[in-house]
Amino acid sequence: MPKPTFFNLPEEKREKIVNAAVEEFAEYGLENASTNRIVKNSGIAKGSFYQYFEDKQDVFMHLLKVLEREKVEFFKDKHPSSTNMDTFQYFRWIIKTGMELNTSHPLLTQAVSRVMFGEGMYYGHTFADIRERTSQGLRAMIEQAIERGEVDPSVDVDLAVMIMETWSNAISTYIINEGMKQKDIMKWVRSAKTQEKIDKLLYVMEYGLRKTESQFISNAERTST
Amino acid sequence: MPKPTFFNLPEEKREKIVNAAVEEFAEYGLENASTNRIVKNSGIAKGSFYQYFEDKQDVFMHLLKVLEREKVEFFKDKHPSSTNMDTFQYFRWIIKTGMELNTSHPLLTQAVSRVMFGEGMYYGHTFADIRERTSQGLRAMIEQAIERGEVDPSVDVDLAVMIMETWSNAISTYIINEGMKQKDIMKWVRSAKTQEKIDKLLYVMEYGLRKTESQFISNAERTST
DNA sequence: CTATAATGTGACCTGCTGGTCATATGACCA
DNA sequence: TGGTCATATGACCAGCAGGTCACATTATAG
Repeated sequence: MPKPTFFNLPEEKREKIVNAAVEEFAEYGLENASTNRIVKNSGIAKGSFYQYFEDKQDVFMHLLKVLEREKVEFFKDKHPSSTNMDTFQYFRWIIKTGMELNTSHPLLTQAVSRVMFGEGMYYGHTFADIRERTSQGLRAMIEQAIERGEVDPSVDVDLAVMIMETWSNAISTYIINEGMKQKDIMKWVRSAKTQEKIDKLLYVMEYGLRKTESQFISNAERTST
Repeated sequence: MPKPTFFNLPEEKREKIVNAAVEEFAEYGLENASTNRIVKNSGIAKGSFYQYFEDKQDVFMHLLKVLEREKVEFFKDKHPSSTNMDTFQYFRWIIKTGMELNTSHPLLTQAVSRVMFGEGMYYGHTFADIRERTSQGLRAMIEQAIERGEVDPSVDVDLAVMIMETWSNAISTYIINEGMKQKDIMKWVRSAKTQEKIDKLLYVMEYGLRKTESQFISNAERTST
């Protein structure tokens, strides 16, 4: 947490610092953010910085707190929509309200989510062609599936590609993170339990994709009153 | 691409370098990997390193190539399973075979996927408690949904949490990446087109989750012959 | 006006980075 | 043997990092 000195500062100065930090983290992530640049861009001295914060991570923690506070306020204001939503309608509402929030603080959101969910996405342009190749493969697969009548023809192909990519990435992240904790990763991956878990994951995706479009339409009718 | 000198090297030496690089990238990612450490751990001189590679990224590109070559060979060997799979069975087969591959080269996979899919996941322990809090919220939501009979009671709650987290992360990444390209992000987010896209995404998830378990069982019977 | 406490400052420190280059080594050939 | 060429080496460079500290400035209180 920032030191008390920071909170005694006039609001204007604090904002200037926070803004500089947001810009820095949004552009460089956590590890490669430079305190020197933050200091320069916020117009304070190096020494002052260390009178306000413990270190880089401390600033970032403050940003997290700021975003959290914004979130609480944002959601509090909007909460009273229809009372008897079912869980999925509620989840949908949360996601959409979250989107509104993100949109109104794009840089802050970028800074936080870049650090929390991964840096790779952001300098992905270097490897864009490699990604593109796998996307192409998936796209072909889905188009074939539509031809075969396995997927609703009106399904959005780009969307399906994104879904499948998201799933494979999520699964491989899961395998690496969980598997690394095991003493015998090979055995763990091949175990019935792990395989079943993956199967279930994939069936959720499959079952969603096979039928989405028609379901979507009927749901849309149900929702839009 | 590595310079010709590198490929003239005795295989043993090349392997030592590649191994050191893999370990380095797996632990530090791309940006924070240190050529000095790679050099030290592979027992070559700094100057030699630059006689083999252009720079850090060049080494990493070589790793990508290595993994790709492994992948091609791995899939080639295994390909002939049942011929008349439908697309989803095929996708399932790809994912599982990929898992086997990842498992047999865990460090290499970690190095590559860490750089390609994000660094954040890997030093996530720092922010573990923050993540944990949102997980708890989702978990409560799902448990409530089960009580209400909106989700099959036999559904794996951990799994459902993971699915929902994956979705929200994917959506917010999508919003940030795409939205940043727009001149008016607010307008873009609120446009009917964007909203519909998000709706569809969420319906895929919802429809999958509502019914998975029963579908999973009948599919499992269909598959296991 | 003085004494004390809080805040502000930037030159300076050490350590590491990616990258260079003059020089040394040793294999191969005439 | 002497000459040539690919390879190997590590001291060295400039640049930037995070972090410190003695001192300057300002605000507060008596």
